[in-house]
Amino acid sequence: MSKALKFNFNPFKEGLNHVLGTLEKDIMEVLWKRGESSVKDILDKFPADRNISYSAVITVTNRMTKKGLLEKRKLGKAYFYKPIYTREQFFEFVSKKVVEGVSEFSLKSAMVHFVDYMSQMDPDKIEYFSKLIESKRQSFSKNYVENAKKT
Amino acid sequence: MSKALKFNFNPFKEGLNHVLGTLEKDIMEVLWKRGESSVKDILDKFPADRNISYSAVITVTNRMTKKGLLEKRKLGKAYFYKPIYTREQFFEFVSKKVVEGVSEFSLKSAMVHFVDYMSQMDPDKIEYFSKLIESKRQSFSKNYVENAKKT
DNA sequence: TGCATATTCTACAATGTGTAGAATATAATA
DNA sequence: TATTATATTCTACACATTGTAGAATATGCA
Repeated sequence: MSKALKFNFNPFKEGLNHVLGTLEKDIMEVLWKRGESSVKDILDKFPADRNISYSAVITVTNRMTKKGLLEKRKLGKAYFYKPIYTREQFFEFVSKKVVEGVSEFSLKSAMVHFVDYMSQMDPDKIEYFSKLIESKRQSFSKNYVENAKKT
Repeated sequence: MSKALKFNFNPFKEGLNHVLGTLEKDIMEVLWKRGESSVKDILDKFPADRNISYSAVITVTNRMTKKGLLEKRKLGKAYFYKPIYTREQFFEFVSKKVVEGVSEFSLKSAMVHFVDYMSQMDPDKIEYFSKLIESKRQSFSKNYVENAKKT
């Protein structure tokens, strides 16, 4: 059994390190690449200069299992771990929670800074984004009309 | 001197507790309401059933000063603390960093969930948001034309 | 049965937050 | 100036998270 995944988001780091510690991240990366793996498998995939003990990895994979990031099962002699979320699902899940959180925190600021970010970093995306919004607006109008009929 | 403010964002809490601990939050609320205050002032504003020691509050205000949340200065006998950011500035700052962070983390997911959130929680805001985007788009086209002229 | 390998237990470090007692400093006043 | 009331600093403990690993124990296969 594992609890629902909880996490903190650190705005001042990058990529997966927004959410995961360094070792946690390295482990997830291996598991997403290789699929279900034993601790030995994981260690083998670490770069040679990454001096980390077997038991350090076990401790962390077990913590991650408790946290709801991994599942483990015994296969032959050793335990094998695999991610509960695919890489894509994980990014989705984290993004969703953070976006919901920051929207609850301050929707207006979030909107403004979101648009700002896009316009500075990725202007092309604004097109995609307006379309996304346009389609939402239309589905609202539709619902609005339908609800009006029911009344 | 204080370092630039760093923080973690906890998506699973609410309001200021996304970013601040319980005592930290209570202290900020008092300071934003009363303005520059001594530890005694702060304690006086806590509800009677909030049993917290003088030194607990001092410790935390000093940590917050070190973190870049407060400024302190001696006025007469005691130190007085005041927020470096107004309440509005603080919400702005946090939202900006979190939005930038989650956009860097996964722009596409962020976009989708952002629009989803708005449509479910605050459909009216979509209008405001489209306008925000529309104005950004126009300033781009404008820049685009102007840059084209220069070339 | 014994060896190689894996797991568990325990523990320490660092960071962040809540908490507070004891010792010390300081200002105001008698 | 000496005393007193008040404020600060120092230190320390608790809990949570993450990185880290040694020692003891369990397990499966030859």
